[in-house]
Amino acid sequence: MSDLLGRLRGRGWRMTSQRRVVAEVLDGDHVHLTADEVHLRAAERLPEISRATVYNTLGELVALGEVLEVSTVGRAKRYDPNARNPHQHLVCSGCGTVRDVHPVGNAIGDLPEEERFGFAVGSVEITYRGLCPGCA
Amino acid sequence: MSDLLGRLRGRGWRMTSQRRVVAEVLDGDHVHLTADEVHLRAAERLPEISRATVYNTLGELVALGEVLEVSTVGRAKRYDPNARNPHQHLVCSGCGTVRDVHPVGNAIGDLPEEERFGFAVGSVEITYRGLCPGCA
DNA sequence: TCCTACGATGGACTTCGTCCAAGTCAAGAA
DNA sequence: TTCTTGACTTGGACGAAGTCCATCGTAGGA
Repeated sequence: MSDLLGRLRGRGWRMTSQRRVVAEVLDGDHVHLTADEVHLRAAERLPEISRATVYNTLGELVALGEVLEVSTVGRAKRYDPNARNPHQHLVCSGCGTVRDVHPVGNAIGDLPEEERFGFAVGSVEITYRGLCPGCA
Repeated sequence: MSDLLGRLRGRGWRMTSQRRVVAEVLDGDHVHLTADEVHLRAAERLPEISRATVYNTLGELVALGEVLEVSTVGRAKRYDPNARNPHQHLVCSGCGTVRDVHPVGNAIGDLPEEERFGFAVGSVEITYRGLCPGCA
């Protein structure tokens, strides 16, 4: 995710202060923010930024493959800036904390041919659930 | 899922016509309906049934472990009546079709101890994504 | 049959997200 | 540097999904 701004510029992105701020918010700590949280943090630096712009920018970052949408427990989508490093998620059933994890093994290979129903399987998302030390 | 009504009665569920109809809708074909679709189908048999009741009943069935919530691509939650048979999902990125699948292997075991961060990992959800024959 | 606590109702409300017309501005052209 | 233009932003309306709550109805035990 570092040098995100450079990569975006290289792809012909028109750089605006709004887009810069959204990208910088995501480039910070690697947490999994909701769109609303991104808006909140962006607004600390650029108070006039609108919700629509945050949604637009997040959508573009997802389309470019720079950010992943992860659907966790809550209602709101969360955005994962760690898209360049393949990983899965470990979610606490108590407090909702999300951690990036890297299981071994080959999950796609674990799906037998006769269970694929002719699909061209391209990716797999794995969510581990359990209780974190604090909630146990 | 068969004899769902019997099991619910055994658990002390107060049986009402609304709950019966919701359970019967889910007990039908094993598709993955949204709450709204459940309401629609329930209303065919019991036109006065309210949305709130459908949401309440689905929530109770999920709490009882008789039905699973699956979070797919779209915005609405989907309800999977096949909770008694452990399985994972294969989703078409084109049309959104969802199929139940049974991968081999031990996905929980694939998560190394040092990647668990002290969590007591209890379950794992796997979503395979790809294009179905129709969309390819 | 009667009672009563549990469940159903429907409408207001909240949350999350999208759409759109109008205004603004980044960046290339001159 | 200034001009131009089309891409970007804005904010408010809108829509979908889900929750809440006061009130009414009824399943099932006494």
